[in-house]
Amino acid sequence: MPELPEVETVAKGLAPVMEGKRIQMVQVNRPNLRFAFPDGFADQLRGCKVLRVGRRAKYILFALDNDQTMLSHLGMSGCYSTLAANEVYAPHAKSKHDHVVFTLEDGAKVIYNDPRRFGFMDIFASDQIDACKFLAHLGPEPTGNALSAKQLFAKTSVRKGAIKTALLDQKLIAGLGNIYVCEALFRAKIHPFLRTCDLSLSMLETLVCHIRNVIDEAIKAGGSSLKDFSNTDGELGYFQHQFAVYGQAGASCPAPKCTGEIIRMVQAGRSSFFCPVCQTKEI
DNA sequence: CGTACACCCTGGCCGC
DNA sequence: TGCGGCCAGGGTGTAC
Repeated sequence: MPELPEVETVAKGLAPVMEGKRIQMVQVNRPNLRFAFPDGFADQLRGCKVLRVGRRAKYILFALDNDQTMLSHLGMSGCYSTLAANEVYAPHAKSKHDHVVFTLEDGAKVIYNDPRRFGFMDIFASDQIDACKFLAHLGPEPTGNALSAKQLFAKTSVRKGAIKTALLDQKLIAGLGNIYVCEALFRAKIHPFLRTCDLSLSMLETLVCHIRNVIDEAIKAGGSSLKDFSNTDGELGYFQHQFAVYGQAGASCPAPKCTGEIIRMVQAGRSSFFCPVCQTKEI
């Protein structure tokens, strides 16, 4: 479900509900999500105060006052919702996928729901969180100034596969997913099948600029609501209304004066949406 | 090391 | 209305 902007939206929604509060109870409704929960998962969290809810790439990080950090990945369909202390937890059709329920000291509840169960949770020592197996090999964040075309060029210049596939590699840039890669390549007018090593430094400068912009715009819009993604208040993001190419196969290219038609092709098992006219294969 | 692919799982949607 | 097939925002492990 979620790429970086959606994860950022979720983390921002959880922060005011959880930060500064102790976890009173953790109800785990099944032994595993994508992976088994770590030993004593609920016991390790119970009684801890949540210091900070943050994000790295597509991971949500809950820093705790016992020098541990809980890491949560939403996979394809994971989402968190919150209930205030005076709201009743009422099971409904979708609650069979409510896999973890955190109850805070003030009675508020944080509920993790994940139909496909591709998400997972783990716990690491806070001072080693960046070195944990999930985060150790991640590339720079696409937001802010962490990402530079020059350092990206050092990595892209030796890769022979398609640029679209490379951009989904979290070791190159952390947090991009299929939607925003398609959108950024369209804005940069780069064909997704172009060989990574064929991109010039100036093309990468353009691409980096558009990656940063599309991610920033999506964060401001509260993420994209595909399937039933919502923020922790159940409100929908609205960036999906701004997709130029993602999911737009058959539509005419939105670029000014372009007469092309958006097409969908499969690359490395994932859909690529692009305009074959204005996204050039020429260097 | 880079790349390609199968796989984990459920639900929604489309066509018949 | 039901059913099969296809599709889905991600990441890992394996084989080459």
